Amino acid sequence: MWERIRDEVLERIQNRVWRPGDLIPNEEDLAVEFGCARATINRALRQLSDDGFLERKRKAGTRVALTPVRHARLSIPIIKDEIESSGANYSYALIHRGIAVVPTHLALRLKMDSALCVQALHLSDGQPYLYEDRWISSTALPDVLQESFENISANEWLVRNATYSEGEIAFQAEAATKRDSEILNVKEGAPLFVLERTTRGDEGVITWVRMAYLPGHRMVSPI
Amino acid sequence: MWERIRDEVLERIQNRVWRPGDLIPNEEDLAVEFGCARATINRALRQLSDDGFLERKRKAGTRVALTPVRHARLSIPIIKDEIESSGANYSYALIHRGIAVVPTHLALRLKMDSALCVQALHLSDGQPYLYEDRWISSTALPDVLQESFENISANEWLVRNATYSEGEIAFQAEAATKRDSEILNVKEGAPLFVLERTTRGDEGVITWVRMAYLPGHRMVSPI
DNA sequence: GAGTGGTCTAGACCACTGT
DNA sequence: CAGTGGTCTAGACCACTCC
Repeated sequence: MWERIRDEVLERIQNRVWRPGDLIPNEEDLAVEFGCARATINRALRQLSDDGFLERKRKAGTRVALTPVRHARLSIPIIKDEIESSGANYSYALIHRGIAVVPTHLALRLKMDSALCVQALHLSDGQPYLYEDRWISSTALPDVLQESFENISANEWLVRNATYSEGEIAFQAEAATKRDSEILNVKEGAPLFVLERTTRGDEGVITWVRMAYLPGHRMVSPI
Repeated sequence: MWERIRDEVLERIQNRVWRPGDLIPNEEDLAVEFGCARATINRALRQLSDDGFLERKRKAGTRVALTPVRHARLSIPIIKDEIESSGANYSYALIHRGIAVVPTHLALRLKMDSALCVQALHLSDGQPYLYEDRWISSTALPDVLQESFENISANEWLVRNATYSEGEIAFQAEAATKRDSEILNVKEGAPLFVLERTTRGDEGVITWVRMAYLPGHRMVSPI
């Protein structure tokens, strides 16, 4: 029912019955029109508001957004699923694991002097797919020092063992460094799609990761 | 009230009172615990489920997600706002406007033979910021041929005049072409963050756009 | 002050799905 | 079949904010 209402309202917006900036009828009137309770109308309109199609204010009423759809919901790759869903065979290779001093360009973000560095390559049908460079705080997660990461990816280990509270994710294009190029088997300077993710717990950064995709990778989302 | 419940449940997940994969109490029991109606519990849990923290199934109950937070909500840039929110001055320059045959690499996606091509540069404090290459279907939007796009960006015009229904957005890294490099004033081959967006109405593609950012651009989202 | 959306309640029925 | 979440209702009060 609320979905029917949501779709009907969306259609009116898309067919310009209600145009960007227009005020639409209030919940009570719509409830009468659709022959349902106000709560049901509220459910439908709240969804459309969350999705960016409507803007709602008390007393001022509900308006069609001037800039429809301002958000895209990107699914963050769980690499294994991402590769297997394309029908390919997933594998994982540990490249490096060791306690190290955090590079200066990261030190500010991480606010820790030394951490466990885990570097790994994710492969699709045996071909390089993604190079993961991860730093894990051994202060926040002392247990991490017991794990070899030879058979389990850092991602999976963290999901099972870490208590996180918030973080950020960033996307950008970077030229392949010498190391990137050797590991991913591409030319130095090739344009790489890079995802950086910082995860924090209650007491500061738990982990920071840079994931560099093979050139040509696209991250797609319906809108 | 429902926000208090949401936060409390989230805290229990983050403090591992309820661990990934665990079944949590059903709505009725939680309603008793929190001293509220079941609908209020439902509201809180539905939100957490939408956000990817919980997985809910009828009869099976509610479990803590094994892969917490699988989604990032990216705000799609309204270029003007994006630049002005950084405190810089926004300007816009039309580079090219004309009816043209759609390049073959686009023809499949667009399914139209000829279209209006609008190319423009968005500037931040007078410096190149983003190169926009857009194709607009003149079949779907005959009015577009009357617009010069000298004083209004295609983006803004489309928001006001187009009826869209759905689309996709894709992000990737690309090496700057010769044309990119001339317009953005960067080296040929520089890694560009590129956003492609296809927008469809009821009768096919309305517009396709490629937006190439200056090297170094980051798209960031809280998680 | 008054109109609007935001939320809560108590109760009900239904749809799905694990057993 | 039975337990769980999904939804709907009718009514209520409240918070915000425009006038």
